[in-house]
Amino acid sequence: MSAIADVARLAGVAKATASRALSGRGYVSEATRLRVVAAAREIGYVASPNAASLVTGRTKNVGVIIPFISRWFFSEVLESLEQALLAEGYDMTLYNLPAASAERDSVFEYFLARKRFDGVISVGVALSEAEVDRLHRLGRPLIGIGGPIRDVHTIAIDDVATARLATEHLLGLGHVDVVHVGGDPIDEMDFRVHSQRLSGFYSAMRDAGRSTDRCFYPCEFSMPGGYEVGLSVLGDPRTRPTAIFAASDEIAIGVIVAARELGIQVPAELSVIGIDGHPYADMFRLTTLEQHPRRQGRLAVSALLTELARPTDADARLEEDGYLTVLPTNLVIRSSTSGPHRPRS
Amino acid sequence: MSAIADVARLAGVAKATASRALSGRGYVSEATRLRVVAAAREIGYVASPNAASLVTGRTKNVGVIIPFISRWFFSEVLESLEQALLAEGYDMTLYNLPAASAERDSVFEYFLARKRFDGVISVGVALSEAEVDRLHRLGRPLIGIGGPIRDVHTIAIDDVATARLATEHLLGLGHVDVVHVGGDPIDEMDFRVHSQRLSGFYSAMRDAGRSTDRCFYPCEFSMPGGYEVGLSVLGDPRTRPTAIFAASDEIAIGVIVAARELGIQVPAELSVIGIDGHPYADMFRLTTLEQHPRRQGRLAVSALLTELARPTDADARLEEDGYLTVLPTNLVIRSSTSGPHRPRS
DNA sequence: TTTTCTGCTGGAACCGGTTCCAGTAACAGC
DNA sequence: GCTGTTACTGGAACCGGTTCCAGCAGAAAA
Repeated sequence: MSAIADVARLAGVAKATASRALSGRGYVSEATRLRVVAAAREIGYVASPNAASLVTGRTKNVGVIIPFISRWFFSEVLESLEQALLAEGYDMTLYNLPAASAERDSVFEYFLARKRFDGVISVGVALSEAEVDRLHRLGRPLIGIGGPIRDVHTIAIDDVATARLATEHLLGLGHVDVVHVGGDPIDEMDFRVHSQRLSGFYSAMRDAGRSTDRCFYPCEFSMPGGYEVGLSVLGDPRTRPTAIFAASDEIAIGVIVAARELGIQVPAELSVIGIDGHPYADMFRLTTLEQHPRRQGRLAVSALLTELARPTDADARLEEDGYLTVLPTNLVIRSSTSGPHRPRS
Repeated sequence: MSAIADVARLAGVAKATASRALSGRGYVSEATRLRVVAAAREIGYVASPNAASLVTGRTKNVGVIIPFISRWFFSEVLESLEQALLAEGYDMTLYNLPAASAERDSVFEYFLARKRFDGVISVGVALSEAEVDRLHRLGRPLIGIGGPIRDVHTIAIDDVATARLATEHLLGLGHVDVVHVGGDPIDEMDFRVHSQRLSGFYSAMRDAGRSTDRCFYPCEFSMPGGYEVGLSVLGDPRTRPTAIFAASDEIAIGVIVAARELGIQVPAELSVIGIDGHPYADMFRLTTLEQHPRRQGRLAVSALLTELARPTDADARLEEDGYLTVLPTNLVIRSSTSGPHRPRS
């Protein structure tokens, strides 16, 4: 293919001058710049990023590690990351990390270890201490979404506070039998989301003077998961709660579908609230606390760019590293929640 | 960082020997190989893929262009692509291409034009002639999923035949008023999927001697899209069909949700069939034709690797290029379809 | 014994850019 | 007039690998 030497020859200048003309760094007279650009266009020259990054150390490439692609939150984040990075001229290399496995190790030991990235964005991955260390040792900026990760600037919502808000919404409507359906805290894959939302729920209940006995039902973090638990929790009319706080909109929708199948009126007989702001929420008239994954993605990219722009002054970095950007969630009230129509006992 | 020269020095050999020892190409005695490997491990040497690809021309990186990330089919394909590529030691660089736009042009003109990829996989993107040309001019293997793309090996299901199968299933059950709810063929973004499924539906109807008047309702290709159209199509009891073939499982589920809200029994009063094999299908007892996106992804990767392994003999390539791998779909019957319980007229 | 082959190694060129440094010309200030 | 600065350009080194080529043993073939 055509290299910059060909461009230089055609334009009648030295390689160095051609490089300056095309990259825009250093002195080049306007006349020669135009000549070089014309020559480049004429032979269809495209720069080799490999060669450039070999000497500059910059790759214009960002690595993204993410545990799921198909789940709503993650795919939204991913889309926004890709858009934001592309707009800044960065490529995005994607690593879909499942739970601890040989592949996972190979990503950390082999793929991430090579000097291919200017920075890394970690989305909602529960990282082991060793993995965090390894990432830090890369010496490249690292931004987290949904953290926190040790010594890493992380973008996240406050899961505890959000869960508390959701619970308080139900309690404020006058519900007594409030139940939480969410991910199992034992399943560490989902970061601390499960346990944090659970603890937000518990603390809101305790603050309201409610018992926290037998009011948490773990389920798979998906619509079928919510559906299944919904069927069993709502199955017995005598023990049926009047309100359910679901850890995600998908779970909430699964619960609503189960309720409808059982002939339970929502919200007359059962109030349901979720967290997410899922596009299906409107269709199921689901009251929810919206988090905004795309905004989180955009913020992560701009945080990364800020770190990249910062001159590599190791001391300043260590000092300022490890802070947290907490994003607000907002309550969107639809008609899946109301006061308890037929309060029992 | 440590370079291969450091390894060579430590092992007491030349750079060339160290390179051979670590890459496994060319003659190296077992004794020196071990010494080099030990030295590399000692100083934590990791090869720079940039430097290597600069001279070999191989980047061990594959570009993937895809129009959506959050839609089920696409996210499944993406996950399987990532896994398969990773297993083969390839990085995956992701481009999420929306409809025609400036960003889209920049991907083709700037990002893809650089020599960063060994190959490109295009997933369900409707490419313009100019874009196909540009990809071909890269001189790198190109594999499509959900094509066909001109002169490109493509993995796909037969959308026409699959739609025909779905329609025939409903007709075979004795349904007379069969309706198709699917994507608008005018919306070109989704490749030819919309129009192909529609034409498969039409041809099955015609073959069965049915009229094709007013039996297609375009909708957004999503669950809310199906829900909305479902409400309006099913709203009037006098014109209500007894069976609906939805172009995707998400649309089908939207229709089912609408039917349930309207108090219409499925399948007693309404049969619904979809296409996909979506994980929600089971929960809604949806009869569907499963396509297997993960298998499509895996096949695309192995096809790409085959092309990469092939010695670059331009003639042989041109000759063999442009064939199609058609994957079967399989009918999974659940309880959203049955014979018409109360046939009208 | 001489020649050929095989296994192994090192030196050097090379991939395609960027950047440092030296050098020149023009122009300002003294 | 001389010196200092500024704008611009070219030569060469360099990034970190891979690969070609030559050289050199020792073993096998003639």
